Amino acid sequence: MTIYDIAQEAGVSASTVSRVINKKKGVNKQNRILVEALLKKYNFEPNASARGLVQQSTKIIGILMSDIRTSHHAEGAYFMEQELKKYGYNCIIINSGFSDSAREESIRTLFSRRVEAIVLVGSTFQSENTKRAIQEYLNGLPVIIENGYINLPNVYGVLADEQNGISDCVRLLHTKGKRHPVFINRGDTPSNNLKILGFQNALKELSVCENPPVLWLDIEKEEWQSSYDATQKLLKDFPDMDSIIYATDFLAHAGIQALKDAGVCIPDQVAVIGVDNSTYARISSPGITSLDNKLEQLSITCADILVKVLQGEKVANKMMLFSDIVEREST
DNA sequence: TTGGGTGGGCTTAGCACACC
DNA sequence: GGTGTGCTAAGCCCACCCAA
Repeated sequence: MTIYDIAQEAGVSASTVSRVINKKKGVNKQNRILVEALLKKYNFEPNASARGLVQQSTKIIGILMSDIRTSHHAEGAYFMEQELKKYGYNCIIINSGFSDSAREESIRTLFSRRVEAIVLVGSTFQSENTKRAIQEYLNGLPVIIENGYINLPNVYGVLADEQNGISDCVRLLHTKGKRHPVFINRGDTPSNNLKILGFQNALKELSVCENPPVLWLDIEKEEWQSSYDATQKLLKDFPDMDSIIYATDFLAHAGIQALKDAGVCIPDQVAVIGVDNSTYARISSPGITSLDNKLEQLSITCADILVKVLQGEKVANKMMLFSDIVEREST
């Protein structure tokens, strides 16, 4: 069913049908009513590809994420999709995986779909390979990285200030009398590296220790279990430890369980802090004090920047949002 | 087998024309 | 002159046809 079919049945031209669909003036009332009735009768929807062809605009944004099962990223994509929908854009979400070749393939796929812009979700896209792929395939197409940045004219980045946020977490623990914190990390990502830097800087600044302990989890192992096991091992290897900062709430959730199973009193013996201020922080018992990296605000800002760029407005290429701490029972 | 030309697919914007 | 309508080109990609 095309506008020609509607036009034929209504006894008018396709132009008249198009005017009715687009609510343009200059259509006789009787014809307008007749065409509208037929559009309703056949539940007619204009062909988006053809419309995109003539308007030079597909109204489609590509969202790329490494692993859609990562709830933090999935939630970010949800907020972005909802915000973009308000401006009439639809989204194609692609699960790219972590390998460079798979990511390059995903970027090419989105380009072939003639998306108007691309959102890269997560700091892991902040890499030389992604930069090369953007230069090679997306010349001039707006790209925005959620919690990351690449120095290219068509790339925009909105970042959460997690480095200073984690430093604030260390200071909070210090005010609670905690002098032997440990950082548990999983995944060598730019975001996590900044968290570690924030952790180490704050401890040096407070003159607590010169080489603050950072424990790296094995990324080959199942995430929850590896955090659980590492926490129990910490209790044996670092008997002085009085607090743990986990790179995410999910890791902290596993850690809390390990501490409880070992009979450790939280927060008196060991205080716990997570990152993301996610559902895991809220449902955990005790509730997890968490660094709120403002996911919703971050995602909506990404969407708004993209819309502005697509509308031809000038915007800053890099923007930083401040994180803050949501205190719960774990500290 | 390869390369070039052509038309189909669908919608919209702009222009031309008829009519009152 | 204003209103209502139709014709046509444009947009891009692909399949198909024909000639070399």
